[in-house]
Amino acid sequence: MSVETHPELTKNQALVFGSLSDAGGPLTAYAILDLLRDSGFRAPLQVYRALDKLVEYGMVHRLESLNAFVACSHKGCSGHGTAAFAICEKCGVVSEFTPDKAISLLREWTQSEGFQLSRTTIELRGTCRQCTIPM
Amino acid sequence: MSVETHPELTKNQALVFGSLSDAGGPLTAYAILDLLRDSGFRAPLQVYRALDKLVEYGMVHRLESLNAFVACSHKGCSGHGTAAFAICEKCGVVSEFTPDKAISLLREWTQSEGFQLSRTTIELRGTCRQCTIPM
DNA sequence: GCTACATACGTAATAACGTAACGCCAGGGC
DNA sequence: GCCCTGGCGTTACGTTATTACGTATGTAGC
Repeated sequence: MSVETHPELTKNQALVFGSLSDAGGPLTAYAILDLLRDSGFRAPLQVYRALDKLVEYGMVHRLESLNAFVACSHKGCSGHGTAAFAICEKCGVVSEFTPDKAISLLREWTQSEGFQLSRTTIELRGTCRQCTIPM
Repeated sequence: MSVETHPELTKNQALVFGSLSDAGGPLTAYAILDLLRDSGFRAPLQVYRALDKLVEYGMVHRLESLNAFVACSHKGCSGHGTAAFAICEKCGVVSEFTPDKAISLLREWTQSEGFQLSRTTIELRGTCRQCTIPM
C-alpha cells in the first residue's frame, strides 16, 4: 500500500471531505448537507454519494454507533488497515487508533470459523481523560 | 455475576423479548412492532422502551451496523462481558462470540489513554462458511 | 388515609437518517 | 457518430428514532 495521494476527487467529494476535515470531528450526513447548502447542495443524496466514495477510498470512516462520519486522522490518507474509535460521550471527541493485535485475534476467530471477513467495526464508548474529573 | 433469571419483565418487555427469541436472529424495532400489532402494540415507542430495558439487562444486544436487535445467545442471559458479532451479508445469520483476549487488549489501550470505557461495539461483516462456495 | 415520588404505559406528532427512480450531461473508446 | 460509464440534480419516499404530553399503578414517608 503506497502513500499515494487520493484518487482525484470530484467537486462534491472534495466539498464533503473539506467539511469533515475542517470539522475535526464527526458530522452526520445532514449536518454536512447544511454546511454545504451555500455551495449548492440541496439534497441528502448528494452527500451520501460523496460519502460512499470517500469511505470506499478510505479517506472517511463511518461511525456506526453515531450514524456519523469522520475524516481519517491520517493526513492524505488513502487507505490503511482497520481502525478503531474511542468516542467520548461527554465532549464528543473521537480518537482513532489501530489495535493491530486485537484485530488479528479477531481475524483468527473468523478464520477458524470459515468466515470471510470484509469489514470490521470497533467502537468504544465512554469518557475521555479530559472529561473525567475535569477539576 | 450469578446465573440468576431475569429481573421480572413487564408485559411489553416480555412480548418484545419473546419476539426476538422466537426469531432466532436480528429484528429491527419496526419489524418487532409489526409482529406485536396483534398483541396490542400501536407505536414504535412501545418497542423502543422495552428494548432499552432489555439491552440494559443484557438480555438483548443492539447491532449498530444493522440498526437491529438480537436476543443474547446465552439462554436466560442476565448480562455478561462484552460480545462481538459476525454478520453474514449473504444470509443474514449473526454469530455472537466473546473474544476476551482482543477485548482485554482494547481495554489496555483505553487504560493507557485514561479513557473510561462504558460500552464496546465489535461487529464483523462478511460471508459465513455456509455462504462461501455453497456448492 | 394521603402526599410525593418513581416507573411503566398509550398516543400523536415529528425529527433524523437513508434510498429509489428518474433524467441530464460530460468524457472516453472505437 | 455511437455507445458506455460515471457523476450529478431533483423529487419523492421509506426507515429509524425521539419529543411531548397525559394516564395508571405501586410504594415509601408521614
